[in-house]
Amino acid sequence: MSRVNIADVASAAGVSKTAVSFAFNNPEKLGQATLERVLGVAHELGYAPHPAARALSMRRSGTIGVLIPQRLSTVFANPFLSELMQGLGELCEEHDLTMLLVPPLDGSLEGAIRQASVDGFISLGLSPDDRALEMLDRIGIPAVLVDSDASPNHPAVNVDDAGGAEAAAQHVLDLGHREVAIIVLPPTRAQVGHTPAASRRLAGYRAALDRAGAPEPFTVTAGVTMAAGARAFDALPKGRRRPTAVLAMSDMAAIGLMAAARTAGLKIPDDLSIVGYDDLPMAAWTNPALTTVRQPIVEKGRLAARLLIQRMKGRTVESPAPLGTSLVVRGSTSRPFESKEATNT
Amino acid sequence: MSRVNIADVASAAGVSKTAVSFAFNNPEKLGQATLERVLGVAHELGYAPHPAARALSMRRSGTIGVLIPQRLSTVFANPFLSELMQGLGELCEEHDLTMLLVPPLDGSLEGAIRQASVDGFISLGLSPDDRALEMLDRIGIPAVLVDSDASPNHPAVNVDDAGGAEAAAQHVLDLGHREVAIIVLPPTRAQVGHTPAASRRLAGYRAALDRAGAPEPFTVTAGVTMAAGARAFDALPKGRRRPTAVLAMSDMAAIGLMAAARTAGLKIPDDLSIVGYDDLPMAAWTNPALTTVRQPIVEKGRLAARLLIQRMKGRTVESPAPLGTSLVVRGSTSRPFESKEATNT
DNA sequence: GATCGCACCTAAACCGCTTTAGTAAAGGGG
DNA sequence: CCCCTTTACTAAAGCGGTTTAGGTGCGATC
Repeated sequence: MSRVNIADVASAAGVSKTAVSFAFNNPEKLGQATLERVLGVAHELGYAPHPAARALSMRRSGTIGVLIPQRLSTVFANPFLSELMQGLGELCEEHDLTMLLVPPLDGSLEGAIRQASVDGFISLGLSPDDRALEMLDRIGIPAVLVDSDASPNHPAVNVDDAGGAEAAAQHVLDLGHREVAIIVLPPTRAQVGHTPAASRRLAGYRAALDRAGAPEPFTVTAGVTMAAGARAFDALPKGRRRPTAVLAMSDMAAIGLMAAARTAGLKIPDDLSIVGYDDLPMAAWTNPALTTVRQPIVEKGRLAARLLIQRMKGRTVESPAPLGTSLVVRGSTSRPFESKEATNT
Repeated sequence: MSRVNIADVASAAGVSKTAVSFAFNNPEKLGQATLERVLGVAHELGYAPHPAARALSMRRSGTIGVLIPQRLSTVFANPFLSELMQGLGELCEEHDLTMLLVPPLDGSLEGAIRQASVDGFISLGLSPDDRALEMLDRIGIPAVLVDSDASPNHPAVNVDDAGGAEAAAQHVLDLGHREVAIIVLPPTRAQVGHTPAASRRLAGYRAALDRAGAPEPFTVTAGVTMAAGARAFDALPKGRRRPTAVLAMSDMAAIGLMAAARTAGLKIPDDLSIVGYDDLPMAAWTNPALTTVRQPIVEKGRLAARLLIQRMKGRTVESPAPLGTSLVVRGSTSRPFESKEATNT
């Protein structure tokens, strides 16, 4: 009592397998009477074409893969991915595609890539020398990179990371801060150096700080979870020379850090100004609401999916210009405490 | 210059296709020397087995499907799914499975189901008479239902929806509220009636209200987005007899409603008490923090995935007992304004 | 020295579908 | 009446793997 296949339907309807296939895929090639009979029998028998067989035969699976550089349980804790998935999902629905989540198998993305039956890949935050990219070229599946440097073979979708970071740093400098801490994103996978997006943001922060002649910033690494943000606060220097403003590379870390700071008795923003990055929906809901750099995440997903679909159709596409970022000033930043006192007295 | 296949490797290494296949899947069946040669040639040529061919031949794709009853762009706006995906993802990683998101194709879940090349399905919030369930039986793929009533063929994972709702309602009653509004979840798909979970929560609210002899509650329908929650506030009666407490079936709607209420000049919780449902991480970060019913979403995902994997191994599994829910009291609920006045004066 | 077992490898069937090339019959034009 | 299109359908060759059922050759056994 195994699954009913095309041959079963064919013999039950007294036609060839070809006719059954036509009934589903090229109905106009069949006579009215036969078509109805075949469809009738197929439905009666509960026939559904086997997807893998179909994919093999048609060289197309109707699926795009999303290459996740971290564990699923980690990456979904960050609403960033949800936002991106909304953008990707919109385009997928429009084009009747399903999405396969491809996290590292046994820690290896390459292994996962080769096992995935997909027509194209969206890859998230891969560093350009990642061996996974090599694998993509090798099996000849089109890909679009997100938050990476463009590779010769694949277009990349990015936002103006540096510009946003610069605006954030300039904002706290304008408020009068001098001692600044930067919460750096951790490397995405076991490798030296930062992800491309992290590097660009760091460069943006530094550009503004250097230009203003601010002292060397403190740097602490933290993942994109609130818990990591809280730990980052603990790692910050607490002595006489302590940061009065924190530039975080993610809203999640910023929010966690804010919680830890408040638990430690600091008033936000009076004792510590905090700037996030991303402008996740929840950034507007914290107390105080988070000042942050907005990047158009959903739009980024849409654009990446659109480009990938183009490539899957055989067109060649160039990397688009980076999408814009903008500073959203809310309640988590103010002038540093000392300068307020100075003004007040 | 198409993709290199197993025959290419075989002839390049001077062996049969079988030998190449063995090299990857049953290395112990090959002599040391041959094994190394084959593997070497394969790597050199950049060979990777075609996933669809593999799936067809082995009758197993290494993928589980997640049946999404709504549009992807909608459903990912709700952090609920992210939480669930964390739980599912954990088990998937443990068992080297990938996850396929299966939203309705052209509005039809059945169509999407038959196209998905997966070894099992997790289905979210389907009503028991949904035609998609029928399709699942027909093609004989094991499935586990989440937030549905158990079907004869598939186990269901649920939480104690009614108990949580009852506790929420009892909480506001204990605080002294009488006029209560309920924000009902909308039907998941085009169909009459509510989703099973929504029905159970509604029953829980009503049980507590009836027992206390409270007047008939106002009911408003709202989807699980903050925008929908805000609209729900507008739909609430504003006159003399207006609700002093709102029981929402989701945190998202509750938070949106809270925002709209505050924009309208109400003080939360003094003028309006609000209770959510889910206890999403962000519920702790709103201002005031949201009183809500906690359900173990990640655990729900883990359990569902665990059961599905069991079923995929051929074991039969029973529906487990509902997971527990509990009320988390935070700052969005208090005694109604009038009764405070009464106490104060 | 024939027989057996074992280690190593292969031919061919099979998974379930799509699609090309082609056949048979019916219709139409000269 | 014959030839040429259409129309309606089919046989068989893929797609790219896995797996079953052997087939060698060699040393060990009797």
